[in-house]
Amino acid sequence: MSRASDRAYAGIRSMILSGELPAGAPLGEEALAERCGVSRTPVRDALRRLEAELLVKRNETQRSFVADWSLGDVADAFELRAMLEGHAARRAAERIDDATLRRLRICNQAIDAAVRVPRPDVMGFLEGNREFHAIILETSGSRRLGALLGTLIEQPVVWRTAHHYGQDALRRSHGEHDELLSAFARRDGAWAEAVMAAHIRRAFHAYADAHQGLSSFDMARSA
Amino acid sequence: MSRASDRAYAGIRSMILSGELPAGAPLGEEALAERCGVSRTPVRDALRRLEAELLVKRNETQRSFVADWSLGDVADAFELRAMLEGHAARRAAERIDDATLRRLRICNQAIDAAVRVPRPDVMGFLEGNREFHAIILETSGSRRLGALLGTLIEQPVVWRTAHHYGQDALRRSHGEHDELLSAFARRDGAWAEAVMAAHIRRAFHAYADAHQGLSSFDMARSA
DNA sequence: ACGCTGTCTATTGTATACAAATAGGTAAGG
DNA sequence: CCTTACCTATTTGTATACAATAGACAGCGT
Repeated sequence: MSRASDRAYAGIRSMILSGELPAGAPLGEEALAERCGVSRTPVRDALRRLEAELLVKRNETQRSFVADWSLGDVADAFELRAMLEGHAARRAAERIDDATLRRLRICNQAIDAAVRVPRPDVMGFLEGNREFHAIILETSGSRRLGALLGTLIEQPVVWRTAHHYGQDALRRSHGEHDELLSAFARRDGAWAEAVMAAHIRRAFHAYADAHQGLSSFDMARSA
Repeated sequence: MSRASDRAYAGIRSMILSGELPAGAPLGEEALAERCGVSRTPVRDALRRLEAELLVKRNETQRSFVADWSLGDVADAFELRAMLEGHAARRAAERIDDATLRRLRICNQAIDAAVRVPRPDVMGFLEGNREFHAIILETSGSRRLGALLGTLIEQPVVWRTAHHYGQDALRRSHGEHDELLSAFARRDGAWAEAVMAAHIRRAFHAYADAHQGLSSFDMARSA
């Protein structure tokens, strides 16, 4: 997309992710256009994209609002992500070549470096983590899987709260990536799928603990 | 969406599904606007929606074309659909109430009526089939799952060729629905998931047979 | 003859004006 | 006092005009 449309998309998206626009807030096209410094046309475009990502919902009369993500919605998204990304890991393990395996190792070393220091570099961790999962998704070789997961990875709440993770949680994440690498090295698809599913599901419970203080929250039932 | 936007969407979509616009054909906004009798604005809207459904692809310079679906792409979509819709069936089996079970039974009776006659009513079968799967999806209680599957169910090629199914294939489909109903009645999620996955995967092979004459096509490898 | 560059055309992006539809409030009637 | 109907103000949908950009072709220079 070109400049104005991108500005509108990025602007609205960051307003939602930062919490500047709280859940349920009305999203009038005119107002957003003014705030982003563009006209309504690119704003409408951006709202459609954000609606597809479920960051924005529209009521029956076509008015837009910031979507509210209940804990059940988050659990729902995580469960689907565990299934789909597990599937991606299986396929990746069955197709991966040595060069890609090396790329993943290097990527996970960068993550290690970011979390091993006394004050973990959370942004570095997030970026490394994103790249790690992106490589796996690419290696899985399913364009459609990529499209589906695209709507699940960018979760408003997760972003806002990654900084609350303790160093132990970040290092555990790194360790799980290591086990995934072992599964890839053996080309064991079932192993890779299981590790990835566990990785995602653990991430959900870390999120649930940090946010709602529900240590024994039932992921499946809540969705 | 309102009238003009819907007309553009429905118009372009049917031109693609019917084959009037073949794979790879360029989709100029101006030309489509004229053919649909609306202005470019709703056409742009419709193209965005169709792009999200992967019926339309855009090149790096933002020009739109009819997406081409190789057999591998179709296999890819079916595999994901088998996984996601299997998941939906499992959840539905664990949550279904007696009233919904009755609705599904009635729906499948309608399908039976459509395919039991000498000259099967294919449109009636498709409509009943669509409703049957929609009820299960709704019963699964995951809005996100619905959103993800939405982009997978409307496959251009499948639509064009449902009429080639023989009566035996249609009746087998009805029989699989019956087995699904048994699993639902027992609230056996694992059974429901397995039956649904088999149902979808068989449908893919029926498609592959009818279209490419590949009776032993490898669904997993081709994607 | 080949390649480069500039211009010209076709197509998409953006802005704005106007039409249609909806929500919210107010006033009238029960 | 509550309900309902209507009116107005706000919001979204559509059309059109204009700007920016990419692609093609031709002319020029080497």
